[in-house]
Amino acid sequence: MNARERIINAAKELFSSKGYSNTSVEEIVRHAGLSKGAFYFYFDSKDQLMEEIVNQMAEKTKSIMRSWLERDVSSEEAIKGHIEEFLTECYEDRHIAYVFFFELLCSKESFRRLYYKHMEEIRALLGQMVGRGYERGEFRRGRPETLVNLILGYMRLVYVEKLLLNGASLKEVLEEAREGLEFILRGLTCG
Amino acid sequence: MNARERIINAAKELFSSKGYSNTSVEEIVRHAGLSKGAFYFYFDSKDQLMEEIVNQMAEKTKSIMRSWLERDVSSEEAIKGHIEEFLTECYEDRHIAYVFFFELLCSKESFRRLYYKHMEEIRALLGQMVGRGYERGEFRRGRPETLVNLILGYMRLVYVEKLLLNGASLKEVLEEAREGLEFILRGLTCG
DNA sequence: CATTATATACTGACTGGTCGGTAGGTAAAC
DNA sequence: GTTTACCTACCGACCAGTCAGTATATAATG
Repeated sequence: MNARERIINAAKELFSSKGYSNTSVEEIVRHAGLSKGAFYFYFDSKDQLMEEIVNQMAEKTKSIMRSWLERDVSSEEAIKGHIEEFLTECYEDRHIAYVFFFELLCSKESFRRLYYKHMEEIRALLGQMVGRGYERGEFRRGRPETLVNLILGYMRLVYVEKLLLNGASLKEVLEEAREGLEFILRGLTCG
Repeated sequence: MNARERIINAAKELFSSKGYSNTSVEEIVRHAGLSKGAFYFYFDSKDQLMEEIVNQMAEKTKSIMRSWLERDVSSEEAIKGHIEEFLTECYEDRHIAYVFFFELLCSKESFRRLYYKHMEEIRALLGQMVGRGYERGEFRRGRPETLVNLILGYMRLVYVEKLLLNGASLKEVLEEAREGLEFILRGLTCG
C-alpha cells in the first residue's frame, strides 16, 4: 500500500472511531507512519481528504446500484441483490459508511451539501429500481417514494445499530436485512 | 426565560446548525447574551451541557411513549399516536432530535454510550407496543423486532430527510409518516 | 435605621494546550 | 540537477476552562 492510501485508510478508521473533528491530522499521519508534511504533500487540507473519502464511498455505492439496474432481473431481485452486495462491501470496510451517514451531517454546511448531493443520486437510483417494479406490476401498493424511504431508512438503521454499534457479524446483518426487506416487500405484494 | 434556559436554547440551536465540535462555548454565551463565566457558573463543562440536553430530549420522547402505552387503545393506534405526537413535538423544537440522532454518534465514546443507553430504552418501549399487537393477534407477520426496526428506521429517515434537510412543513411530515406507517402496518396485517 | 456579612449571579481577561497549515530542508530517484 | 517524496520545526488561531473581581439582593447585627 502506498503512502496516500495509507493516509486514507488511517483517516477512515480514525474518523469512524473518533469522529472527524476529534481526529487531528497529526494522529492520522502517526497511524499511517508518516509525517504531517507528507499529508500536505498529498492533500490540500483535512476537509479535502474527507471529501475524497466520501466521494469514493458514494461512488462505490452508486456503481453497485447501477450494475443491478442494468441486469435483467425483477425489481425485487435488484433491490435485494444490491442491498446484499452493499452490506457485504460495507462489512469489509465498516468504517466507510459511518462517515457518510453521520459525520457529514454533523459538521459544516459544505459537508452537508455533499451528503445531500450524493443522497439525491442514491435516492434517484433506488427510485428507478422501485419504479420499474411498479411499472411491471410487481408492486401494487403505496407510492414508490414511500417504498424508497422505507428501504433507505431500514438499511441505515440496520447499518448503524447492528453493524456499527452491536458489532454483529456479516451473516447476522444480512439475515436481518433480508427479513426486513421480506417484510416490506411481502406486505407490499400481498394485497 | 432565565439565564440557564437561555444557554440551553442557544446551545440546541447552535449544536444543530453547526455541530457540537464546531460550536464554542464563547459562541453559545454570545447568543445567550451572557459571558463565559456565566456558562461555567451553571454548567461543569461543555460535555455536561450536551448530556443534559440529550437527557431532556430522550426523557420527553420516552414519556410520550409511556403515556401511549398506558392508554387503552389498539397497538396500531398507540404506534401511530405516539409517532404523531413525537413528530409534532420535534417540529416545535426541531433542533433537538438532530443532536440526539447524529451528534452523539459522531463524537466521543461517552456520548456514544449515552445514545446506546437511551436508544435501548426507546427500543424496549416500542417493543412493548408492538409486542402487545402480536399478543392480541392484531399483527401476524414477521418478528416483533423486525417491525420495531422498520418503524425506527423509517422515522429517523423522515425526520432527517424531510424535517431537517428538506425543511418540510409539519403537515407534510405527518402525512409522510402516516403513509409509511400505513404501508408497514397494512402490509403486515393483510396476509 | 444603619452597618456589616454573606450569598447569588454574573463579567471578562487570561492560560495552557491543541491543531490546521506552512516553510524550509533533505535524501533518493531519474 | 531537477523532481519526487517526504521530514522537522514552527506559527498563529482558536478554544475549554479558570479565576479574580463586581454588582445586587438579602439577611444578621448593633
